[in-house]
Amino acid sequence: MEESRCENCIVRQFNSLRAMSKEELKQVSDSKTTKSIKKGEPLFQEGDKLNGVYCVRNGVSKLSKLSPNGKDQIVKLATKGEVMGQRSVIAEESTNLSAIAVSDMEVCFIPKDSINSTLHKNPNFTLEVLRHMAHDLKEADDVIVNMSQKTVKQRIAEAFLYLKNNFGEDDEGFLKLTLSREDIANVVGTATESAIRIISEFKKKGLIYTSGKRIRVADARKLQDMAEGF
Amino acid sequence: MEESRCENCIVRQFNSLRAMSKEELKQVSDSKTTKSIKKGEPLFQEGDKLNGVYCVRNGVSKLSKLSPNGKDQIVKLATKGEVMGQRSVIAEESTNLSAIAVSDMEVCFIPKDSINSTLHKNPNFTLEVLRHMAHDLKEADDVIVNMSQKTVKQRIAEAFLYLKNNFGEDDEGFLKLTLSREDIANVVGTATESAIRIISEFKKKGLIYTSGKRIRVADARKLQDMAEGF
DNA sequence: TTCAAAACCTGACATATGTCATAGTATTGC
DNA sequence: GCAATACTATGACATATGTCAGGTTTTGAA
Repeated sequence: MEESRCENCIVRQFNSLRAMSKEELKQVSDSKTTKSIKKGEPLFQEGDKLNGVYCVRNGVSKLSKLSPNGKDQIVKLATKGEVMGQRSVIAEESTNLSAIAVSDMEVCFIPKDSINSTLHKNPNFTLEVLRHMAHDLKEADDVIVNMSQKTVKQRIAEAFLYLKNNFGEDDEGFLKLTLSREDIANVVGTATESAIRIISEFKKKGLIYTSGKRIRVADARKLQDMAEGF
Repeated sequence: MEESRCENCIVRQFNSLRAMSKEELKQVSDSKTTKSIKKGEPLFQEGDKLNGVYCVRNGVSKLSKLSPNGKDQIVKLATKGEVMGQRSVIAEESTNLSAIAVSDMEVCFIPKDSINSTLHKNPNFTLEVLRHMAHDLKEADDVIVNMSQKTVKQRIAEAFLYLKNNFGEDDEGFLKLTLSREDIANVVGTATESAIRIISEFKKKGLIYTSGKRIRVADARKLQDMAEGF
């Protein structure tokens, strides 16, 4: 593990922890524990009471919710620098989402007491967390609109652009984050078969190119048009 | 207007303002203005920069977002005690939602400076706002799952139960909040015709009873079953 | 009260999407 | 290296939902 003190952790630059004072960070660092999670393993499950938050150092986790009909809806993909479980800790409720690693991960677990005491004492930190949450809520509203107003085809096109823009591409241009067809279906909220069919169609049309599980966005412009309904 | 000082306003009990100190409230009360909004009139429009937040004293407003295909998706119904526009003010961005009155309203407009200065000084207030937003975010996640996994029929059944539980019924058992079929369609994210068809079906099955525009939930149990997919 | 506009309703039809069945293909563990 | 397992793919079909077109009823303003 390269750097195990929060004070020096680069990841912190990207999240609310940057608004903490030196002393607060020290305290957090002393109380945190680091965990390695293998792809496919859960960090926590829907309904769990969380005793702290998880700060992602490396890898990606899906945050999903099981619907009554047995399907999993992926609500968010959390990556380096993001904090998971804050909502549950802040509202003091059990969590409404499950977190499962979609790639090997390294996360820091920060006990809720460290968070809560800072929330009560440091308005800047609280405000920073609030700003983050305001942003998440806005994104959630956008997702609601997309879900109800766009076709599956449009949502899948959007999903590929999202993966490209947020997780990047490797040297060969393939998406760094590889999701199974089932996960893609669960992100856009459709049946796995429907997702597969549409992905095949995109291949035929030259919008994407695949090699095994890996996917490359071949024509971002056309994908964008597709996402907008042309 | 019955009571025009925030310090004495009952509405405040239901929202984050209750965490303000006496002096802070006084300052808010001095800077606020009260407005009457007629049914159908907008409070603000998607894209507007908000110079403050709106605290609902009376009536109901729909918060909606226009989708690229021209349809309006209603994301939330705000009623007495709720504060609108906080997200935009907190994140210092223009708002992503439009607010339009669905019944005659009375609202207080609170300039953002009053809010912002308290956010920086009073951690309890900030934390209270944060808790509210955490709650909203959780609800938004639930809506996402419902949108993608439930049928229109299930969502409409849910919507009636929601209206009953959150806005109540009058002496005759009719829903206090009367929405047009179009608004109902926009809440559940479907075409107006589809909503009308399903409402007619519910009538025939005796799940609801209508008289003019007014709707009464006739069999809450069966509606609940319907919402859960039976 | 009257009339025009808005809201509601229904049918016919096209289309998007889900479901089930089946088979090929990659991965993994032993 | 092989079997078991998961993942990907495709066809056939059922169903849910959207769209268009035409009515009827309700509402609100002159």
